[in-house]
Parts: sequence; C-alpha cells; structure tokens
Amino acid sequence: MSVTITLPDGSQRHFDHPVTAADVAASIGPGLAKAALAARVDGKLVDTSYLIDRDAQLALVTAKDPDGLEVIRHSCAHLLAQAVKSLYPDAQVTIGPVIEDGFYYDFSYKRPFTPEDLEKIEAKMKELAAADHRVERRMMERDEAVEFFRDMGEAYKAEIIASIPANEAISLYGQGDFVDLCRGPHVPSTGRIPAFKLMKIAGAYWRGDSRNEMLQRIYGTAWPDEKSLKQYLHRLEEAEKRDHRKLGKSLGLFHLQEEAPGMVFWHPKGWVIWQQIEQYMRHLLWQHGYEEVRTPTVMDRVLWERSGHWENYHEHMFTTSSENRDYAVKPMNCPGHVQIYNQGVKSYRDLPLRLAEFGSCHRNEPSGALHGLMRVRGFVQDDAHIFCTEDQILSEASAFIDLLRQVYADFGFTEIQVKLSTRPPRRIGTDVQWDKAEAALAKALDAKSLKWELNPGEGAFYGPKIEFSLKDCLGRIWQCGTIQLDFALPERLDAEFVGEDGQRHRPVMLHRAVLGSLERFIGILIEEYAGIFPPWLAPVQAVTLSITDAHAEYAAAVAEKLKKQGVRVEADLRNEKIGLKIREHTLQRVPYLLVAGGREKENQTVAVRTRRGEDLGAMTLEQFSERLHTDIANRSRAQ
RNA sequence: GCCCAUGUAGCUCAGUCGGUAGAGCACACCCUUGGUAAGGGUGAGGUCACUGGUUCGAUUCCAGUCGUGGGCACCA
Repeated sequence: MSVTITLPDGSQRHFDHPVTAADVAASIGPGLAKAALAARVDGKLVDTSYLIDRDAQLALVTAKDPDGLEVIRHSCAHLLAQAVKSLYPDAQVTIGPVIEDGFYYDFSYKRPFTPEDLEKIEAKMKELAAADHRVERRMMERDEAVEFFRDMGEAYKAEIIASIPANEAISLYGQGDFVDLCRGPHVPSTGRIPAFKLMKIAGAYWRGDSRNEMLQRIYGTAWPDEKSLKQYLHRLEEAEKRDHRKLGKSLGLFHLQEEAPGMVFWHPKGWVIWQQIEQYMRHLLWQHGYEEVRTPTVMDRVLWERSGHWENYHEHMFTTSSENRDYAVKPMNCPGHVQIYNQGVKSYRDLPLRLAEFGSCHRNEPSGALHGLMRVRGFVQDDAHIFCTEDQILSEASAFIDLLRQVYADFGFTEIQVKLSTRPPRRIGTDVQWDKAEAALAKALDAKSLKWELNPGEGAFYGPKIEFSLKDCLGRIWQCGTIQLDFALPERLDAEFVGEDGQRHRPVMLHRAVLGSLERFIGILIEEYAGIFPPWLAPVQAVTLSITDAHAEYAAAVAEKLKKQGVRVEADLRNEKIGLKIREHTLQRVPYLLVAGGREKENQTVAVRTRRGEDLGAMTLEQFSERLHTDIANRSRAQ
C-alpha cells in the first residue's frame, strides 16, 4: 500500500507503507522531527503518532504554530494533573482546558490546596517533564471508559464520560501511570513542554453551578521557551502598573473605604475627569435629540412591584422604610422615566421620545463581585430610554450605534467587543415581536460593518440586547455600552401613545447606555491611558514652576492668566529644586510643565516641557495656549 | 454568596518562634535660592482592621466579623 503525503509547500513524499506524522517529520530532517509537537492531516489536528494510511495533506505543527502552543498548554494541564495525582493520589481529576495565555485544571480534594502545595506540584511537574514520559493515546468504548474511571475512583471523570453519547468511542491519553480522558492531540512526550509556571489557586464550582460542590482550580501558564514565559510574566507586571486602583490612589483620583464597600469617594482630580466626560456626553446627547431628566433615588415599593423589580430583583435592591411605607433605592432608571413619559397623553407624533439621565443607581451586588471601580454598588449610568414604535427600532438602534462609535473613537478605543444576545427560553412577548426586534438589532449592526458575535439565549426576558465591552489592563472584559429592547415595561407600567388610527398603542422601550457606568468607564480609561490622560481630560493640564523665590510672583501670575482662559493650571512655587518639581509633576502625569524662571520672566515666556520628557523650548503664553487648545479640540493623545 | 490569600504610620512594605514595633517615601521645621526626573539636617507620626478566646501578658496563637486581592458563581 503506497501513501503520498503532500506538504504545505506543495512538495510530495511517497511511502510504500502507512506512516505516522512523526515518520514523515523524521524523513524531512532531525530538526523538524524534534520540533514537531502535533500534526495537521487534511486540516485535522492530530498527534504526531497518528498513522496515515491514505494519501493526505500533512502539516507538522511546532511550538511556533498557534495550534502548537495550544497543544503545549493542553499537555501541560495533563502534566499538572499527573503531578497532582502522584502527590495526592486520592485527589480526583475533572477538567483541564486551555485558556488565554495558559490553562487550568480542576480537582476535587478533601482539603484545599495551599500555596505550599502549589510549589510542590510545580516541582513534581518539572520532575515528570524531565523524566520525559511518552504520551500515548488509546481508544475505548464509552461504557467501558465509564467503568474504567469509576474503578479508579474518578467519579467526576466517569460522570463527564457518561454524558457523552453511547455510540462514540472515547480517546484516552496516558503518560507514566496517569490516564485522562481527552480529545487531544498532545505532545509526544512530557519533556516537550518547554516552559511553564503555576500561577494561582482558586475555587471553582463543579460544572460551573454554584449549587454544586467547590473544586480546587489550579491555573498555570505554558510557553514555547523560557524567554516567552519571562516576557509573559513581565507583561503581567507592566499591566499591574496600569491598574486603576493603584493609579487612582497615586494620582489622587478617588478612594474606597470599609464603611462604604463598593461606593466611591471621588477626589477633586478624579471629579474633574468625571465632569469632563459628563459634560462631553451631555452635549452629544443634546445634539442627538435626547432630553435630559432627573428622577427620584428612593421610590415606593408599590412602583417596584408594578415594574416587576420587587419580585425579580429584590436581592439586589437596597430598601428602606418610613412611616409604614417601604421604599427601594433605585437600581435602574427605567421605571422613573416611564413615570415622566406617562405624564400627559402621548401621540405617535411625539415618538421617538428620548429621555436621558445621568442616573445614580445602587445595586446590592454580591460582596465577592466588587472590584475597584469596575464593579461597584453605587454608580451613575449615562442612561436613556427611547420610547418609540416597532417601526422605529431599526433607525433608533442604528443612530445609537453611530453615537456609541463616535464616543469610543473620541476616547481612543479601537478594540470593542460586540455581542448580540437573543431570546432566552423564559421570555415575554410574541415570537413575531422577537423576530422583528432581533432582526432589527442584527441589521443595525451589519449596516455599521461592525464585527459582532451572537450570544444565543442570553437576552433579557423582556427583549434582545447588544452589549459593547472593553478590556482592562489584564485583558478582563467589562460590559460598558448596551442597547436593549423592552416589550415588557411599557406594558407593566402602562405606557401608551395614540396612533394615527386614533387607537391607544404600546410604545417599545429601548434601554441604552453608551459608557455604561461612569465609574466603570473611568476605571477602563485609567487603565487604557495608564494614567496619562489626554489634555482634554487631564485633571491638571499644566503646572507653572518657579526656579527660585525671585520668580514666584511671575510663575503665579502666569498661572493666573492661564486660569482666566479656562486652563486647569496650578503653580508650584515651593522652595524646591526644579529637578524635583519636574519629577513630581511628571509622575503626576501633568501634560505640560511650564518653567517660569529668570530668563522666561525677562522675555515674558515659559519654557515648556511635556510629561513625556520632551523639551518644547520657550514660548509665549499665547503660543502655549494655542497649542493646548489644539490638543483639547482634537482630544489628542499625543501629549 | 463560595474557595484561597490578605489587613502593621498618609503611602509602599519589613518585623515580633507571645514581653505594646521599624525602614523608605510623604508630612512639619531648619539649612540650601538651586535651570529640566529625588540637595541636606532635625522632628512628629502607629489601641499592629474589629470583636471575643487562650495566657501573668496578644499586634503575634485560636475563633468570629468586616474590608481588600485573585478566582468561581452572579452581572436585571
């Protein structure tokens, strides 16, 4: 039997017998044989031990190949499991997938793993890797496999396999005396995992369900070589420096404290940033046909019962009472906006009606969910509700996406994750309505040539939604903007309009936010900018620096003049050396440092230095103002 | 909410195998009047998160509470 193998470069090799991918690699050269971790046969990823018994396309996969890296990580998860089983034989294995930059493996064990265990496990992994155990694949019938793992005391594994259809054969991978269920492929031997490190331990629920028992999850990372591993660890360190909690403290933007968990104390500098953003949004909303409103923070339980929140959202609401009446602190602005809509009879001619509010909301989030500014209990949404007809959904959604993209572009975001969440199993409204609503949102997205993912079944019970998410410094994804269709609330709160036909109709409600919560958005911004706020947002745009007391008056006068022009400027007249002042204000990320010494006083100029260390030389106040105002007008990130 | 870790001066952190604590920076005062990322000196500053237990004695050991961090679950 002859086999013809076609390689990626188009060249062909002929064999007169079935060959493994490893054989082919060896026939090409020892270097490739050594580098091959897996193979792609007719596009399918397989082990290097895969026997090819027909003519096929073959590509050898090395560590340089993204698939190769994935194989390394997956195999490293198995190495971890092997080490754990060898150190703690009565631990049970469950699942161990590859994730971004690494992998994890979940174990069930009688006690939690400690940081010391982690060290021991990693040492054992190194030992097992050095022993270079061969990784071997074999097949088993499903029922046989269930029994096999059950006999080993691996109840979780048996449960996983039992949920696989009975007629499917199961592949098992063995290395040393460790065997795991796995689809594969894997590296040929444990010595082929070049660089790895265990990162952290955490609890994780079995099958992701909080009603189940908590397993011990070990996270690790693996790379093609030590250098890449080091670079990765360095990248993490650098990311930590951008952490908004760290920068918020060092730049004096905000703080949180024990007595108000999940609620932010905004300091003067942080509040300047907030105000710039709020005013910017307010102006845009006005331009886009929104009307700003303000609704009460505390409202009677009766209203929340009518809206459905009391029943469905109760555990997330802060409540209070007075004189035998129960109240809730608003977790959302929508019911309030419907109250405004409901004042007076609305005609179809009034639609779409867009009510916007920088709405202060409180939600009693679970304590474990709180995270700096990103997940808080008290926050302000740039919220708005658009009351419109079903026929207006498309154009309103479309206009909203335009608005959102303009805003995100102005802040300099290029990476936005967009998801469309569609009808969940439990929902209200008719299928006809859902068809129309989902199609309208999809159509609006497509019309903007935005890349988006479908998130089937994840919509709200009252309607589909689009989510716009941004990444923090560690790559964690946070939802910011959203637009949600709602057929329910207008019904529940009895919103209506008089149509052309003279009959009363229900409007559709679009809940939408561009930034989401101001808190979260500013958190993301701090990390995106690494604290280097563009001049239009910078809490302090310029500082004048005197060199000796002799110029203090001049430096103060310069600051005063700029302040009158609306520049956020401070004067540093301290009796300190100029080097110290430069250092401190540079660390505070002030865009422009204006040295006002003897020479400058003489010529009525300032010597301008940027926070990036660039010396722009001496210029007149007019020249400086012009430069700053150009930055502001462009929302430039250059300085 | 669950698991693990963690809480010492304004900040970043050391430390006490149980005898009430220390550094750097910041702060105050003094000297220095210095031209582009840290000049020098002196001083002040802490119920060691909170509550309880063990102990002659607890910041240290134990338990609980609260906060924080990393995950998990949650995120209308």
